[in-house]
Amino acid sequence: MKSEPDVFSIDDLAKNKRKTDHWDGIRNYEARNFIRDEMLKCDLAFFHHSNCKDPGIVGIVEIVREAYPDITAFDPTHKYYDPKSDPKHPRWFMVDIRLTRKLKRKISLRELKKHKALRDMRLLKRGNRLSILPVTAKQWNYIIKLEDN
DNA sequence: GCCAACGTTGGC
DNA sequence: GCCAACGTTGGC
Repeated sequence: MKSEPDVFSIDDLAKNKRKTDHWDGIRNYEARNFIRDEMLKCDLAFFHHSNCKDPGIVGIVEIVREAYPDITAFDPTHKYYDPKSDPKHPRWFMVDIRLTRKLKRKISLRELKKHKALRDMRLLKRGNRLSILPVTAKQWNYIIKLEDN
């Protein structure tokens, strides 16, 4: 899960009550499908800082509530307002996440790219712009081990 | 249904 | 700040 640290960083999440927040503002169908269909309660995800000086994975979060309608899409005054999302048939969804822990160190995008084992990660593919991306179990375990390098 | 124009993302 | 990638929009 990607977030721009200038907008919402892992430290912002850590400061939240119960270290929990909802992940709103997803307005891309493929990312929406991941949120709606793939992210289940108790699943873990990497928290990734993007669009910053040194992008990379900075922490682990847990899905604590599965997909429910993204209410910011219904609010005309909200910057994520989407008139095409009908409350009766919501187009956009969000999940709640809770910070499990920050990584001991940031595992930068630059570092991830050096590992052949991670070659197929969506995050590392050229032109990728999705803010929610799948990680395989194999990739997950591999990355977790890098933390102690 | 095609596709040019346009806006956004995000690494560098 | 640049610019490639790419999703969306809208005229036809």
